[in-house]
Amino acid sequence: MATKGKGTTPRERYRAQVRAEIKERAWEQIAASGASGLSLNAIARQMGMSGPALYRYFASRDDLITELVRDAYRSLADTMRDAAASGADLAGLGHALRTWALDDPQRYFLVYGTPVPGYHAPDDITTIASGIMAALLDAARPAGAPADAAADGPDEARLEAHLAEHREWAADHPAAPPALRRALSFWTRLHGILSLELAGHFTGMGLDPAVLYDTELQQLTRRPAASTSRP
Amino acid sequence: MATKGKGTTPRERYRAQVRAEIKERAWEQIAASGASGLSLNAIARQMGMSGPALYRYFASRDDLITELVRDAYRSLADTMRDAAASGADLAGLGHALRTWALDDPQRYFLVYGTPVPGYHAPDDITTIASGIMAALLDAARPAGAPADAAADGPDEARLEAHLAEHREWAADHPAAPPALRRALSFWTRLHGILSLELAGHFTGMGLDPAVLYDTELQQLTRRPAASTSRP
DNA sequence: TGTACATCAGTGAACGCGCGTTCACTGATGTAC
DNA sequence: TGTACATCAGTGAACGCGCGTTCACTGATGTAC
Repeated sequence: MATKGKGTTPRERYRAQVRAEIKERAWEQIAASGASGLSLNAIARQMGMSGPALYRYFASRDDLITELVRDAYRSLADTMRDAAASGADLAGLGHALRTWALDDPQRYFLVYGTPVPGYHAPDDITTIASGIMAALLDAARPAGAPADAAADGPDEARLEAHLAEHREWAADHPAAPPALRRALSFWTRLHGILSLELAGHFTGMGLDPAVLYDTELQQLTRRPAASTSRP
Repeated sequence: MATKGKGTTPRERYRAQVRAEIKERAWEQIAASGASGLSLNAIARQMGMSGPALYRYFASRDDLITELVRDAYRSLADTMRDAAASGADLAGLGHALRTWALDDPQRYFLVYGTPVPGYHAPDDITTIASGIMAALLDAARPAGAPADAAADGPDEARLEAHLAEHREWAADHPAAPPALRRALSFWTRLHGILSLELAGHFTGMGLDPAVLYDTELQQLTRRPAASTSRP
């Protein structure tokens, strides 16, 4: 197209293209039979190449999977960051999250699904993950009243105290404990519904996950009941 | 021990014993390398038997896995039923759930983790699953005030209306919509925290999952704020 | 109590399979003069 | 523009492996008379 490709030789472009196609096929395979069923030979076959050819592009099967995991994290982080950047509030982020998850359940599971015992993600993934929380915290900041945790009960106060002490995950973020708390609830509660939905635990129950999700989201983004409507 | 074993021949007892040991080793393997790494041959090796011997006890690898899944569901259903039967309230069930989950994370994931695309659980597992919900509904019934959903906002009312219409999952259970709603929130919110905790998403964040869980649980089991402490 | 027969747990060899990965190679593409 | 050389994508054969599963069999345990 019109992109200059400054500094990219034809060979480099070709490499990038093939790498991309390998990943595409990999995602298709994961969608079809899960991450544990991913096979380099099968991908090569599908691309009309011989198995060993893939070793020009990925050092090993584990390498490929790690890169897919990284891409999955990155894709979520981008989605959240973009939504936050374009002015979305927590509700907007909630919808973005669900859309992202439904868009490719196996990608969701690569991030939030059953961990493989023994596998440890490389450090840069942790960094990307904290980018997700940062976007969340951005959106959680502007919340109605400053609110008084103590008024919401001792448990509320206890959690906010805990959050005030343990804020490594929000390291360089200037969010106050109530915002940390909102972001955290947002995260855990929406994942509760999402993961059950994507794992199929609502099918057969006759419930509409979208209704559950919307209700949860609305409740999460309502200003604290104390400061409004109660005479 | 003192159990009579009425009608069980020595051979039957032996069979049951070996079957049980096979399952034990299977759980060990799953704990070590995940469900997808389960190998009949490896189990046999570990038991000092030849591979084909296992086919006296399980028709196939899939058969064994299905039985492990069934056992996992049953074990959770029993845990919840027992807790409910011994008078536990929702808070009690919540703690029972977490204990059960932490006791063997891979067992938890076999029930609530990433589903294998294409695999469909046999019908009786669905039945067991609805037993879990039944125990939950039992405990969710005796809740403070009858409460007025409309007072909690339109979203609240909408969800309860949805639940009133879609109660297949609570088929023969005499719980009113507010109880259905409590049970459902309980279920989705606690799983949100649990699944993130067990997948390791709190490590590195520096948060104590137990504190999060307790707070969520306390908030879930508090009587609706409207009917108390608010003047 | 003893003998004849049936049941059934476990073995060992074998089949076919697909996997990840290595290696020495061919042939096309790009680079330097 | 043409030739000599380097780079590098892709091939095909091969290695070793472990898997699930079948089959014909041995030998021990239980049952019937």
